[in-house]
Amino acid sequence: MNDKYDPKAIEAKWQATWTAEQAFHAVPDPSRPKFTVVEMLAYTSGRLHMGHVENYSIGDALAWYKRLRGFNVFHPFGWDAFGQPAEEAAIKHGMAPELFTSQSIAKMKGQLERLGIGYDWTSEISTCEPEYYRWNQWFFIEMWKRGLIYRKFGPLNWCPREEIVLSNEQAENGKCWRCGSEVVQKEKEQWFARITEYADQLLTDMAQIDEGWPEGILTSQREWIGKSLGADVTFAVEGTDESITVFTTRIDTIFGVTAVMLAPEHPLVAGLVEKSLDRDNVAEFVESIRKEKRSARDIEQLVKRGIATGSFALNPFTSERVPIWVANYVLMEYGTGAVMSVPGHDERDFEFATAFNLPIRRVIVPAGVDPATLADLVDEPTAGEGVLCNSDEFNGMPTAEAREALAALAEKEGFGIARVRFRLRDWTSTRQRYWGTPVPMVHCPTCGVVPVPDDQLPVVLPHGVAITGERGSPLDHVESYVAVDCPSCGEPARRDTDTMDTFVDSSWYFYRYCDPHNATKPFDSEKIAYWFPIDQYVGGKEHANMHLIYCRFWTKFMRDIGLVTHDEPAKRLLNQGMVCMFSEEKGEIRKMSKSVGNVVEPDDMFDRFGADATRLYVLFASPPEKDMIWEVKKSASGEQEYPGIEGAYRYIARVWRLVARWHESILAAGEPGADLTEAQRAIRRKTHQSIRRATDAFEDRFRLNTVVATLMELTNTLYDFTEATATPSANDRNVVAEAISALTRMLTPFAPHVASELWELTGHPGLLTQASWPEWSDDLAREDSVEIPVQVNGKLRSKVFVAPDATREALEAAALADEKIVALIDGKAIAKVVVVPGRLVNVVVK
RNA sequence: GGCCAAGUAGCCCAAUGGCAGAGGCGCAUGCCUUAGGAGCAUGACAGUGUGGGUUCGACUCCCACCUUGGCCA
Repeated sequence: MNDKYDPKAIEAKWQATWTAEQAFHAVPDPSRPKFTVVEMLAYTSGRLHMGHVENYSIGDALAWYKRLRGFNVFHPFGWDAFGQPAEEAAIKHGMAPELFTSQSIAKMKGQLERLGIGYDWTSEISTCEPEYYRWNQWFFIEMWKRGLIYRKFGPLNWCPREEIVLSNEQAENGKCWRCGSEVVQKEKEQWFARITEYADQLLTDMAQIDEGWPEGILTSQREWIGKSLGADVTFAVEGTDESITVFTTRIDTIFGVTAVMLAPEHPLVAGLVEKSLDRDNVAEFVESIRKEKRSARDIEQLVKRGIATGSFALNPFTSERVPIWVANYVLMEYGTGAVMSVPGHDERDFEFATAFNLPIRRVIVPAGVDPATLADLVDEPTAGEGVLCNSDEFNGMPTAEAREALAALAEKEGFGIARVRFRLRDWTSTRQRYWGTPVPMVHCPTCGVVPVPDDQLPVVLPHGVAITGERGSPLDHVESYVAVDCPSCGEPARRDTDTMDTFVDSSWYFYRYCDPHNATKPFDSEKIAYWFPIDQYVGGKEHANMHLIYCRFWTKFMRDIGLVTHDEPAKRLLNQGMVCMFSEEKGEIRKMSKSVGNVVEPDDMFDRFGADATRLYVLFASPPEKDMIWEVKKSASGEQEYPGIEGAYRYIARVWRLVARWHESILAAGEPGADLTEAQRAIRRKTHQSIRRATDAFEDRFRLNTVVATLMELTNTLYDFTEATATPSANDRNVVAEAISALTRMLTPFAPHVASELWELTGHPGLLTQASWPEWSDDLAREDSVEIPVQVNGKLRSKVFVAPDATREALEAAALADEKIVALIDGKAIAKVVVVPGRLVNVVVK
């Protein structure tokens, strides 16, 4: 065996072998435990960066580990192939989106293969293929049939100059990202998915996954869904038959209402404006705030503006007249589009009332405040709990109790009702763009909205379409696509020209892996039954509130139509951290991104250090869920150097030389005998301790960086032993062979190519996919004696050597017999002796 | 402003209430070497962001604050 480590040759050899042997092809086998590990599918943006490398290396490490542990592992991959990068390439370079996408996939797949990730490529999917998106269309229609897809006017960002719809990112700071024009809010009829129908389930089913998902993600989702318990209260509009219903979570402050605030889009606004004595001004003002870009996101920062309509509403509890205003901080999308203004106890109302001189009335005495000083609290609202005041017969009642009592009263009197509302909005599930799944709907002047019949699916996205980025959606201008006969009445009709949000594509893709070419349904339920739910899902935390909610929603829908039998798609979720690197442009460490010029591409790493070193390094550099700093250094000649990854390379080369040194011995080795020397026993002990630690790190907390450290430690120990061993005895060979056998297998999840090569060289024919993870023996791992710290009053004072399983009594006796301790406690009263067997003794004296 | 992470040696990170150091990077020294930017060995450097609290004992748990990052507003 050559003692020069040559990653290029080894990696090429094993990648070819794995492909030829279909080493990672998974077939359901009910007699074996299964493990499904899925990394989030890749957005086809051109090429991989180190963030991808980390993501897939984590997934593959787990896949290898579970495979070695005897699980039937399913590890598939796919492409999130629709979306903006391809469309932008078309606009900027005139490149056809399908060409850009297929080139991206070819490039990225090549990189993944060079990285040696063990995917079952037979299950590969690409979301831009008609055979895939046909089922998006099918789902869309199934949801539509059940009222879960519907059309509604909704606001969107509109560039008046280019006549196109902009995403939020493209409309940053209110300017079009391309031409700089002022972005306006436009109302357009759009397709929505009624995810709010599942809001409660999305919350309650968290109980099924809270063991396996990061708490932070679930908290974030809980807040995103934003369930609030409150009440609707109806205010009559004075002098009319009309009324305004407000939603409030603080009905206990109803006696503090000093105005009613309407969103500019509220249906009563037009009528109130008409009646206004200052009609033109009010109308103009309402129109101006209607055009503002307003979303829940912007409300807090917004300069609050409003105008009185001149009409009044009547507080149903008090019959008090309060003015009706239209204000920009009320959203039509949330609640009823109307709120009661309680400036004494709400920040936003307070800010508004202060600016517009509305009265501020205190109706709650905050806990710990003397009611006599309440009038002094003029500078700030108090939103917390307390006791009611200035509230007639409810004075003195605690706020929580008052909410129930007042809601009950309102319900009894017929002017209110307790309500649960969610912050979660329905999902705007289509876009006015080209590169996406066509909406399979036809608009017929006679029949209205008609779905394309199943036997005419898929509606295929036409190719060769001019994509200029101007004048609406590209599909609007493709007459051959738009003009169609109504599937219902046969008369001329028009196709819908929207395409689906790419989050639709990614909401159910993992199921398709099990049945990627099924032409009659999204997938065969029996085929997914074995592999699903996913055992471990791996991806970035930026998807906390979008993808990870949408895919949970989609699974629940699929359950309701009988496609799956579980409630949640993934039992466990791992959010890997971001890869960060020093950016020369910014002069600081930032998330790796093209825009700040700190991207490192893996190809350079593969060429210089090999895929194994690259993988080992990204897994060693930091724990998986933590952000990682990519170390860089400029060499004297100005070349980029990567000290960390060089270290990983050196480590692998070190293992290689170690095996080369013992190669002949290993091939001649047998089981370690019973008559071992102390040094030989130490090697076995270290080997078995290392196996135990590595296994624990995989099982308990998935601390891959510490597994690598454990392997390095074992390697160092073997070097020491090698140094000290001039001519190996039979048992020297045997214990080293055992250690290297374990080391090779434990190295597999991190550096599968070199591990495979070493495994073969050390006399194991066949693939590591057929091997098993090493087992440890507690007996062999046990130390002969351990050093136990002895403290006096919590301070380290001495150490004693005892057997590792020394009893409590024996430990205490040994500690109290130690001469340093005897001297320290001389003449003092021993209050207590704390003994932690195997760990320490603490003598507490007075 | 809210939520979530994270602050340990020059740097990346270990330490699951029990001796602050496992591993790596970098640095220094020695050996080996025609040479060293390879290899092998040895070594130095922190008391854990700050202030309280709980405990026999706190990097670890609790409270407050500071800094950084992320997500959301």
